[in-house]
Amino acid sequence: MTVKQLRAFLAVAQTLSFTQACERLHLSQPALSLAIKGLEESLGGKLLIRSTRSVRLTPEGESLLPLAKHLLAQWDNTEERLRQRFTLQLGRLSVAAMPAFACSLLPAALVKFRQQHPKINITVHDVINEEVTAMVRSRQVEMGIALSPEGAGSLLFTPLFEDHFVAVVPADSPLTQTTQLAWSTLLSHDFINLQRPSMVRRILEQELSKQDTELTVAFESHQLSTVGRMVADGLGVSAVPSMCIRQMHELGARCIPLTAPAISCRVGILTHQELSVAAHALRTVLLKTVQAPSLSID
Amino acid sequence: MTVKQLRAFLAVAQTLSFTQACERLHLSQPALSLAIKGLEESLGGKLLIRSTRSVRLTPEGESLLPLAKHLLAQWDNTEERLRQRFTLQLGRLSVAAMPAFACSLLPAALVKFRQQHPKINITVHDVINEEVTAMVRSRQVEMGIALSPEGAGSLLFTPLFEDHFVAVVPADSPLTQTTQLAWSTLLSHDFINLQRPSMVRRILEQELSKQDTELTVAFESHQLSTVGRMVADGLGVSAVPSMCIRQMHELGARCIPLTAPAISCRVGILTHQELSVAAHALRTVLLKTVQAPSLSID
DNA sequence: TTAATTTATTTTTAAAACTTATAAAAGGTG
DNA sequence: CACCTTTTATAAGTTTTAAAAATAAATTAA
Repeated sequence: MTVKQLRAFLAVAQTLSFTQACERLHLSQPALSLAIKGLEESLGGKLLIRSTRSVRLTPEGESLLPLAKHLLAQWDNTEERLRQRFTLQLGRLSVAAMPAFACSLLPAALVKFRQQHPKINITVHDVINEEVTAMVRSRQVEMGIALSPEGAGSLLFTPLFEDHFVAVVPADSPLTQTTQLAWSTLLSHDFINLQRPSMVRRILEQELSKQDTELTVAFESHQLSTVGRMVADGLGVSAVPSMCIRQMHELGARCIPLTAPAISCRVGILTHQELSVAAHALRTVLLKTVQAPSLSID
Repeated sequence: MTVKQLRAFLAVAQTLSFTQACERLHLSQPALSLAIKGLEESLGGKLLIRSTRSVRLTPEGESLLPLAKHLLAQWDNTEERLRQRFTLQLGRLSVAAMPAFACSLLPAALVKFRQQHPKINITVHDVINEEVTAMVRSRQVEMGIALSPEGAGSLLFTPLFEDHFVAVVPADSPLTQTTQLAWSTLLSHDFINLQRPSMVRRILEQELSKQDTELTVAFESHQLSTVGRMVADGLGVSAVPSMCIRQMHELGARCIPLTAPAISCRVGILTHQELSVAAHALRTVLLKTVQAPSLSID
């Protein structure tokens, strides 16, 4: 039994005429006759009683009719959905992103992606860096945006940009007068930091310990926005990845490039090797929208 | 998208190897490669990532896998069920029969049919003659056993046998001494008859009125078995179609051929023109098992 | 009985699917 | 690092299948 044969049967069963069915199938009459004959032979019995003047269904044909309808509908539906998936007219995409990225550069990229592919449903998981890697690895999400992992394993890391830490100081601080700031100067003020599990914090501590500089923390928070607000309100100073500069400004704080040492880390896209068409499209958008502005921030 | 292509995809997706899939599909490796290629082209994107050393699914392929499984399972199931129907390994058959037949000759025929085709599920509707015709016409049942209808319309009537009325008398009646009986003699006794809607009764009355013989009824019942028992217990006499002779004997009554006039009617199979394989088989069994013994009753 | 309509059959042609043979690529091995 | 093995891709030729055109056969209506 082939799809063509079943379609031929359905057309004849519904029109009760070979001639009409031919038109519907864009097929010559002899070809249709052979298709029906072939189907009947493959199933082992007559489905249609046909004379030169009338066509009607046998009881077996009658019982096949609803089954054929259902089967072909499902067939067409499956085919169509796959096609839509490939043409990005349908699809679901899950992405995980480290908070610093999720609340800074990601939204703009998503806006652009959605303009191009409005039918793709996107879920964003705003989780800490380690969790991003884990979610990609366990295929909970198809794509992650995170810091370059040491042992990527089978995962693929596509660098987006090199980020570095900037100081966050109150708008009315005298520090805003300088064009760049040494870590030692910054740390002479009360320091507000992200709480423990943050990768950003760990990198900070690691790099500073190499320089024998110690980090004394006055306040802590999970949320970057809270840190920014705390600084803006004069509780202390902080240091964040440069991609958060805009957010910090909006919260009322000011950012100043940090040197001695200039701590940097690579932010990029983390995926498995095989990518869905939708994920590939988002990857392209990210590379375009993120790499350009990230350079201008320097 | 064709069935072959989808089967090819399923085999490769499940074995993750073209070579293994080839064996499963009884297909050469190039043919399989082309099948997959054709499927991918028809759907508009890659389903499998294949190198000379490994085969794995793309996200789209991953999403097709369960759909393909389901679709092919349903396809095979539909195909198999139709085949079983044609080979009488599966099926349902509804039959309506007039009571006189249903409780006399039908059971033996059904036994024989079931021996030949134990997988066919049969439903018997034991209804009055008019109802049999109506049920066949409305396709509630595929086959009916009834008296020859006047206007058969599009229905097909296949005669089974010519039936005639026999007298039913108590076992201890002096009438049992005669080899045949005139209606006039029978009607001189109390008469027990079937109630109004019965076709058997109507034929009886019609035929007798032609002969200016009047039927005076002493007792009435819906059930032939009740009539038989009433006669056996000495409440009166009756007349029934000859096919009921055995039942009457078992109830303790005796039957005697009736003459002057010999009333007869044709019992046969009522169907539409198109018959399922199962109905055709039952028809064959009925013609064999019923026509032979019905002749011996005469 | 004839004409018209509809399905079946036959013949021819084209396409497609399959197989064999060969190539190319990617791991593993000496 | 070259070589061998394994596995998929490609090419060429053959067979099979499918479609269309032409024709036949059958049935109904006039």
